[in-house]
Amino acid sequence: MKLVTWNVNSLNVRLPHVIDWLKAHQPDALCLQELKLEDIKFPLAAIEEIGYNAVFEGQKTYNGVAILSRSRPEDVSKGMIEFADEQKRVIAATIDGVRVVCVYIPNGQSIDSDKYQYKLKWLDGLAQYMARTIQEYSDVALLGDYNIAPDDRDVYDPKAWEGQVLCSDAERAAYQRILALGMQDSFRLFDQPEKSYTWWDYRMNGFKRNLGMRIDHVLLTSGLAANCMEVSIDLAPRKLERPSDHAPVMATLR
DNA sequence: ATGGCTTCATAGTGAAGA
Repeated sequence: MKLVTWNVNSLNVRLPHVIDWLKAHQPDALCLQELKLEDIKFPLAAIEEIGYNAVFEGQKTYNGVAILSRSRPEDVSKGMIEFADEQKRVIAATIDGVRVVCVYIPNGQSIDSDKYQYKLKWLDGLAQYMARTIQEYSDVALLGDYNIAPDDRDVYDPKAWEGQVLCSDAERAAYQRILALGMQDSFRLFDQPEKSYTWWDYRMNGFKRNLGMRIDHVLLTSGLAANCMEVSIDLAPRKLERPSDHAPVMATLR
């Protein structure tokens, strides 16, 4: 089973990349973030045409999440009852017996901003939501753009980013609280190349110079983690014309 | 150098992303 997360930074712009990628890799579930379109504009026909189902929770201009899957998604839920939010950042569905949760965690902008406080409260809500979800479902995968670099090795310049948004102690502690519910960072189950990142700034030739951050993650409950064979970041889409600034992260399970 | 790019909403610039 292949589970993937990819922040596409506008599904409207990135649809050709997404379709090509689905055809090439045939994942069982692809979690998308930053659709930046309303549900009425969701490109359902193009996705169904290549044999995929889709459930989605979009909004105009910002945010928006979706799960694309080969199997029919069951028991779909949108948002979190633990955190009332106008912003569309959470969707979940059961796919082939796995509870797949797709999240677009707030960016936080800077640690002295209101958006940072919103991010921390949002993460409190997510911890409660995940505690309930893990109780309700045995096998849970939490995929998405976390906007958190868990460790200094996930940052191209840890000194420059020390204490900054994406790297602050409070954000990293919130990330650890999710792990403490019984989840594992699937990427770190395996030896990985040094300087592995999932996002690079569009500016300053960030990708060519590998000035990146690892902020997109696939967390798995223990039973799923035990069956995880491989996790990799696919750099190919980041090299295309008009790429997303994020790369897909793919976990392969037995 | 507090910018740099990209997207969206909008019709010249501004917000937001990370």
